[in-house]
Amino acid sequence: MAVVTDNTQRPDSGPNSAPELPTQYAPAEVEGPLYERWVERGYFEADAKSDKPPYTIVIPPPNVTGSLHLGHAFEHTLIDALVRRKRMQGFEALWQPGMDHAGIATQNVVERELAKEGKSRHDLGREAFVERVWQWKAESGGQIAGQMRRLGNGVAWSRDRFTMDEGLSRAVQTVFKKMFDDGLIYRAERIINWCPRCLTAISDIEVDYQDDDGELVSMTYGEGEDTIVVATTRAETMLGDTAVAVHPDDERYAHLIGKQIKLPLTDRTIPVVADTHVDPEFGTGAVKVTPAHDPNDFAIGQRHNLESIEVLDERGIITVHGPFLGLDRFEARSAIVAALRADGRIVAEKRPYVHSVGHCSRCKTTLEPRLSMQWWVKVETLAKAAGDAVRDGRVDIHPADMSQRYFDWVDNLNDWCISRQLWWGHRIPVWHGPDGELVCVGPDEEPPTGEGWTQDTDVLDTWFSSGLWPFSTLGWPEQTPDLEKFYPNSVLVTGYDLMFFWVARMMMFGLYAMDGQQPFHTIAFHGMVRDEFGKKMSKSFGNTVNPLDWMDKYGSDALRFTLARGANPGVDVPIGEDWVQASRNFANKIWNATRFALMNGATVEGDLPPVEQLSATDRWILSRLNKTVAEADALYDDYQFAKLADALYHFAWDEVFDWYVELSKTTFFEGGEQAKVSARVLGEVLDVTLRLLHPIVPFVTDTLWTTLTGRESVVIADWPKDSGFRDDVAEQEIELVQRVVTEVRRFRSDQGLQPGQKVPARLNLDGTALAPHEAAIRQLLRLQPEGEGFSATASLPVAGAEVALDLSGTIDVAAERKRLAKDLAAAEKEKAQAEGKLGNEAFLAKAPDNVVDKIRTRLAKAEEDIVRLQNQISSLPTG
RNA sequence: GGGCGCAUAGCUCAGCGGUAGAGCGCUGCUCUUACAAAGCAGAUGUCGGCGGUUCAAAUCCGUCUGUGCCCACCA
Repeated sequence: MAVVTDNTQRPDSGPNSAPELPTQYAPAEVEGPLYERWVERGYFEADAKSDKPPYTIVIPPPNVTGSLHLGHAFEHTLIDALVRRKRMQGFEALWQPGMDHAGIATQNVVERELAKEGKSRHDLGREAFVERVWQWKAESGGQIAGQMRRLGNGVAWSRDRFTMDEGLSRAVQTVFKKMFDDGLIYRAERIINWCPRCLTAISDIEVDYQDDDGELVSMTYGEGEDTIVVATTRAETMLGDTAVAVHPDDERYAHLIGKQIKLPLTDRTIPVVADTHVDPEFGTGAVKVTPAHDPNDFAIGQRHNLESIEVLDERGIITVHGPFLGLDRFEARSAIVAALRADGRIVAEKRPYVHSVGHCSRCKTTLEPRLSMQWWVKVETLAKAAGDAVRDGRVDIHPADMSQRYFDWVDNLNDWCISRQLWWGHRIPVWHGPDGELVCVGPDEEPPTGEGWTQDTDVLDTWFSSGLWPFSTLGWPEQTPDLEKFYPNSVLVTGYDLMFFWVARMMMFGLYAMDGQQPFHTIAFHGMVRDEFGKKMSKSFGNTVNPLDWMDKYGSDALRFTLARGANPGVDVPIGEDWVQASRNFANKIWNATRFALMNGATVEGDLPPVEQLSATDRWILSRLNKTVAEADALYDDYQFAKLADALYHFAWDEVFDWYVELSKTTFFEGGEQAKVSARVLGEVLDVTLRLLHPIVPFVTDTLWTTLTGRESVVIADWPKDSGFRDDVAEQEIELVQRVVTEVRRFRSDQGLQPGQKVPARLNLDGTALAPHEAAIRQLLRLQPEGEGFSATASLPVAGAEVALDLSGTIDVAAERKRLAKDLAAAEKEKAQAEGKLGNEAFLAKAPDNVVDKIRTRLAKAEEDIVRLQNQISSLPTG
């Protein structure tokens, strides 16, 4: 298929035509086949037996719940860039791919699919339902893999893993058994966060707290003189109250402590207990206690030996016999308030009350605290180790200020509820005996047989298996060569939103299961992708973007470059379509610059010419090139993708594609030896620039690099090295050229000269470093030889040189006067500022020499400019 | 209630002690033989307010205002 899109605009007919590249880059036709070629050639595979040093990044496994969003594209761009560079640097680089079964999330998605068919998972039964989820996984997984290929991700596909595959399930079982045997996993009945829709327990961090509008109801408990007023937002729980608690020092209620009072709407009486948990300043200072439906109340119940009465079932339906039986919790709430009011128990009308309510992070349903028997991980020692590994520097957190949040978390951790009443996930490998015995079964062990033994029906929290990801993907629990080579992982790249769910768990599991070996050396946190106004992307707000749309429209490179360009460490990255378009323009610019280079014989063959043969322009760009290599290395090593992308963008576009190419055109057009030298230099500069850019924009760079060099692929090329070449003299010289050119261009523009209009000019560059650049300056400024009858209409002294132009007397004096007056004002302001500083004794005494020198230089230049400008103004024709 | 962060050009953001920057957008002129997805030139800011430290503050400190995020067992 031709790469040509529109080649009609400017037909190539001249001697310099380079028919192999069209004038526009068409990513859509290049990227797909190129990616498949990379994969076929095995570039992304990693060999445990290699002598090269390892570099490992495991993919944060995407959930198999659907397709990837921009956040994934962002994360993948960063990881791919890191891995590609390390591969070029000679590391045995492994980007470990895979996906997460995402227990509750995936189960919900498939249940929703079933609901469309009018079925529930219970209609299918556990086995058939799980089979159905596997089907979903196959589809969703394929879609995700397709998107990753589209994005250009250099992952080792042969190693693709899934958290529910056989090997990883084995890892899960092995760790569970070890922890069970070590007493780190136990079973206990506690108040947990229960989702009445998902019908499962969830862990503390799966709770989303939102400020909800509720109503605070105050009601009287007790009879006669023994009454007490309590307040609640969850009136329905009063059916399960087994006490009222007051503060022990609260004199208002001292006479009631120990007494039994009547619980309204029931035939029960409940005690008044004294507990320091109660804040006497809050509300009435008296709290109704419902041990079965509130964690605080449960704790009070434990301290006072209170009964726990469950009043709601797993769906949030009242189970207490009486008028409220069978009501949903919210119906029951109003019904009970109404009944209490009828009974004269409501002392203050209910009032609006905004309070924080827990919601299921998966389905948004209001959670119900519920007393329940669950499996727990005892985190104390694990969390301590996870904190210490960062504290003692074995694991680095980037950016560093993220570590505070990490410590706050691991140092204040409650035990982790790991059991879920779901069907999709790793079944808990514990068998219950007829007399309540518990037997944990390891991977190669036979479960107990005989009458009454059954396996636990719960599955594990999905984060249990993802917590093992850094080593389970490498073959653990087998001591594989892969494990030996690629563990610990080099870097973990992930969003700060996964710090607790995933990162902290990997730290705990890694240190525990791998004998104290941390899972990775460095954690690099990135931010969240936001829309172009910095707003969070959400489906309900309608500002989400399918990365495929933008990739189809502008190319994967454009999307990747845009994402990299916004990636400041740990900071959210906004992205808009305009920005992707701008990146597409950059890719096209690289394309056309390379096209120009090829037309003019740019080559990478042979050694670079010796310095003596190089022009100042060549030496300047090579000096800048090597500085850029050094800068890029430092930025890559520091995960500063935004600055990296920006530095490369400006070096490539401004310095190479604008100035160097333009300054070299006369050389190229004239041909000869110097053209050959510059062609080799341009080849070098492009070669290195393309290699520097490759990790971020892999497709366009590989396409161009192979065309330029004739070599196999930039994917396996060596990473550029700073040769150490620097030439400050040449840099200053070119800076001077740039000043002259810019100044004269400004004059031309102010005078309304059309850019292409040729103007006869006399250049007096004697005594300046500009002399060798006369031809280039003339080319850039469209200046003709002076010819016969030259008559200077305007004379521009700048940087010690003088450019005289013959405008046939048509100079716009007013415009020129305005321009010069403006410059003069600026110079005078500059002079005044500098003089002010230099006249300040304290400044001279305390400021460092280099700063004082700088100011002196500024003053000198300002004074020089003032004289020059005044002369220019006075020499303007009057009238 | 605790903790963290942010307020810089119209928008999104860099800069974090020594002359205010980038991208996009905006204005003007151009198809000047790589590229109009381009080139050239230009305009735009009391760097949130108020104090302080310093020879010097967008940059450090205090404070106020606005705003975002995380954590917490607010009946």
